Amino acid sequence: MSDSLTFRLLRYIKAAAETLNFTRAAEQVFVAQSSLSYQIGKFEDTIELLLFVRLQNGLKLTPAGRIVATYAETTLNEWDQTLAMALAVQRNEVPPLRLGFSSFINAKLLERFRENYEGMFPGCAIQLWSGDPLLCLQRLDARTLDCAILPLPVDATLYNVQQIAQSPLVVCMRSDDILADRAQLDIHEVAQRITIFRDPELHPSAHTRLVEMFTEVGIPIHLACAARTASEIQWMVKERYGLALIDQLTPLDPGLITRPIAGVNWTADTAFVHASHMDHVALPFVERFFQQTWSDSRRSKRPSKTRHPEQLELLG
Amino acid sequence: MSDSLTFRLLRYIKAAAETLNFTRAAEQVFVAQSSLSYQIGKFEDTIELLLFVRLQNGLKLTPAGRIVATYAETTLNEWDQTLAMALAVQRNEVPPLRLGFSSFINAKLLERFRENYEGMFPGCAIQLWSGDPLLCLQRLDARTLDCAILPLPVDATLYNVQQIAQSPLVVCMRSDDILADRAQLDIHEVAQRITIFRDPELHPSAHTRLVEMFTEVGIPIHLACAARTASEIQWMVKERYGLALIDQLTPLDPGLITRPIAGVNWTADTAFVHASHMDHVALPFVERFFQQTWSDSRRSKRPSKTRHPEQLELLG
DNA sequence: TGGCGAAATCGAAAAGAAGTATTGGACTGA
DNA sequence: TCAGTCCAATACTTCTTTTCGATTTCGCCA
Repeated sequence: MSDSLTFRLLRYIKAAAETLNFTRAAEQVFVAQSSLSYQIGKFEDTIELLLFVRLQNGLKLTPAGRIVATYAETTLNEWDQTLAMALAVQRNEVPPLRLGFSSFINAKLLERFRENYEGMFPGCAIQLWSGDPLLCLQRLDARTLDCAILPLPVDATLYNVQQIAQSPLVVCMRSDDILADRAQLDIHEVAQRITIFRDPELHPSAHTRLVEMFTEVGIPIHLACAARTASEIQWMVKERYGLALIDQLTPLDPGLITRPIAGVNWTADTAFVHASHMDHVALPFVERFFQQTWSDSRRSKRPSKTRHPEQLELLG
Repeated sequence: MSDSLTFRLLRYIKAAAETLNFTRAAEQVFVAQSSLSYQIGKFEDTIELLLFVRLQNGLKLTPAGRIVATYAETTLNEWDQTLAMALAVQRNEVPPLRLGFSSFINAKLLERFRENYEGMFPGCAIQLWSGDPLLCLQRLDARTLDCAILPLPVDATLYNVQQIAQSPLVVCMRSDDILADRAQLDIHEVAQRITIFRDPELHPSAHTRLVEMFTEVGIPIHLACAARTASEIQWMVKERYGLALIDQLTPLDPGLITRPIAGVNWTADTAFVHASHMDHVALPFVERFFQQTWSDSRRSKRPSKTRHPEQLELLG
């Protein structure tokens, strides 16, 4: 079925769809008008599909033609990306993917990404760069990072942001805490004791959001300890500096437990972020990868959802 | 750059990548071994890319070859889908897209979808079928619906589920309610009064989730009024049967107001659902459309997020 | 060493694409 | 109304590419 189709023809179709004029389209792709005209006509005949309506003063795309023209454009683009990537892979010239990440994101995400990346592009290195979100974003601007996996929120007007994970926030406490025997906690009874936070400087917008949320619960935030890494937070909890909110999926140090918070549904959201320039050859592929896995992880996670108090998905 | 590439060649590459044997690949695509062998060889020369390593007993894909072979396969598949759709559009033989939806989903979603669908496929009808989620799913099974827009949760192991929207639940009350002058409500002070719910039969899993959430807040659910549509809910509120939880984006009847709930972050999630068989020609396109718009709406929504208490995106 | 499986190569024939030149339709402006 | 213009379609030739069948080459294995 696809035998009559060539990439050359896709270029013809694309040019014709853009110029809406066979003569100028032919110039654009450097062939004679008759060739382009003939090719498109013959193609239309063989697949029995009218792409263009010929008018006196040019062309008009038919609805079917629009569909095919769209296909032509994306297919050509993706071929360019594919060829560039394949060439780079073969020559071993794929620059290391400079991937920034915050210590506050779930390590599993990184791991799964690394596995897939190395599976797709064997021999291509990932250069991990651990740093707080603000720095990561600055480095994206400065083009010293290609992409980053970061906690949300991130200003999506300045960067390409794609959410890739979401999991509930829980209270982290010592296993000998007085509240340890409770299955879950009311936010009001623990809010006062939650005094360990990520250093606001590391991600100001996230902290702002946090302050808002606390205000809405009616409790002013009391920041006593500012931690710069996820493990520092756990250490502080162990040393009795207070309680902390952490991602439910964070691996816990011994002696620590977590408890869900009743009546709130605070979540830790994670996103794949890159600057809009798309410098790295692999970025288009990585982006598509995350598009898929995000929906996949949502799918596979759903059945287990009843076990812990996650998002309420309901009504409308 | 793409001139040396033809769809015929993509088929050769795909066959060779599958069989790992030029001779059998040639049989599979009904050409002589020499043709296939020659074509692939010449292609490798012109783009200076080695796709296959020739061994005594067959072939091995190079890493670059795997990338190209993957491209070949998806591109061919998408062409089949594109051609089928374009032909159907031209012949006016696109069956109406039988789209089920719950009255509890946000009407804007439907509207935006309809606009885009008609833009992409002019003249193609959408057959709306309003029904509660359970019925929609049954009709998907029975193939009397092609797809549906439904509130979550939906069992993703049985259906193709793709989340497309999320917005906070708020309390709906009369504008002369004693709580009307409060900017926001504590869940504990209103939970008792929230007695109007969607009929549990309409979406049992969603109701189960709701009961769980209420239990976690420490309040048993008190279902006094079961509504079958979103407008019935508002009517019941107006008639003082109680308060209700509704999607923040729901258009309100006059005389009603909504207030956010402090300390909880209950959301109404909406998904695009279809059965795995993919009967309708347009489904692949519709699916891709929602993949994009979901991420887009997240992006554009983000800056305005500070205005209302939505999800806390934070920490890790 | 001969047989086998697989890929590469060769030359001839067939198929396809591009080019030039020309035709034909429809609008435009004097 | 008639020449000029714009644009796509057609005819025909030339050139390029693809295919095929036959043959060769290479390494493996009995």
